[in-house]
Amino acid sequence: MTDTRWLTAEQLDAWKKLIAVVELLPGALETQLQRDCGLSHFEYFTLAMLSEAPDRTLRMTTLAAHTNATLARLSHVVSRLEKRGLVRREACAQDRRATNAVLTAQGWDAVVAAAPGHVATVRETVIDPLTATDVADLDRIMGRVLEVLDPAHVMGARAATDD
Amino acid sequence: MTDTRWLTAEQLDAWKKLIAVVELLPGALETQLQRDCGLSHFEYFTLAMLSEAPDRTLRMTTLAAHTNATLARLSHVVSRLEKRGLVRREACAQDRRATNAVLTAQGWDAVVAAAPGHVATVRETVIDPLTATDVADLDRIMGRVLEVLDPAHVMGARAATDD
DNA sequence: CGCCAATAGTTGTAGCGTCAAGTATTTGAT
DNA sequence: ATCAAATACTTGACGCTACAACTATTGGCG
Repeated sequence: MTDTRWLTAEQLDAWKKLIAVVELLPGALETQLQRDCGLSHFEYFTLAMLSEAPDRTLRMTTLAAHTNATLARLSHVVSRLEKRGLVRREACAQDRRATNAVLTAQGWDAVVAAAPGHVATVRETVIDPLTATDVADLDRIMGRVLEVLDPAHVMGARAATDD
Repeated sequence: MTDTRWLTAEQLDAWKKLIAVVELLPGALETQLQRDCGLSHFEYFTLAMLSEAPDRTLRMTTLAAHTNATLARLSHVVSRLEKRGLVRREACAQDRRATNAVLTAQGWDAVVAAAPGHVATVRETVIDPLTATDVADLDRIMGRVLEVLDPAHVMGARAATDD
């Protein structure tokens, strides 16, 4: 603890920029989705994960893993989405402890309606300012970071192709 | 709106990884700082910005810009930090509408104590898994994204050298 | 000068996430 | 077969952030 390995100037520059993006990007996505669709980014992400799942159905625990949420958080969010008619809860036949979250037709429509604006925002803020080389580099670098943050590759598994 | 430009497979892969990092990284930083120092990442960042400022003092509005916070949020946070003796409020002589936030000696000690563990976490999760080339690429890519998200380069201005 | 808009900040409220506690069910060990 | 531990969620309370409303200055403009 006494001899800290500080960051070099180059590492510090890169780190500061990354942390700025990490702070600013969620807000940018949030603002657009909230304004145009009345959805938080997490709600959209949840619906998107369900939309890609077989039968548009996932067990709460699996959905929680894919969205990197605690079960408690997901339970609250699903309750709200349920009240809005976008998701439905179903008892799981195989394991009666479990609950399945199912995307309703209305929920599907909401994802389909939200996707184009969301993708446009993603393009504007991240993809379009980058060259093809940048995108490849970004993929490689984020992959390395994720080896540490999410070694099991659980987050965003089967992510929506339209995200 | 009708003809959406979807993402290519390569763009989608990179995007999914970036969004995973954006979701997971704050939690990783938060957990370590909360556990070892009883500080949220935002509180740490706020103290770090003050620690780098002339006289360890910044006007609320300036500090809000550097930390990418609304004034309302910052006001609440500073109130809490004030109660803990880490920050002090001072009236601004030049402009009596304004309030200066000043880092106390105790606040300085808290930043100094928190920094090594925080840097270690940054290294473990981001820097050490990357090569020198990766770091340079990361810097370039995040720089391009920030041109969109923060064109005025306001966020993290004068960021702590020990962050 | 006097007034009005803009700026700087605070405070209250409501919504979302975390944590702790509680229920129901299943698994596994004896 | 039985009972304890683990699993799968749900719920309630508390803390933090965004939003809106409010006060106090300051800066312009006529």
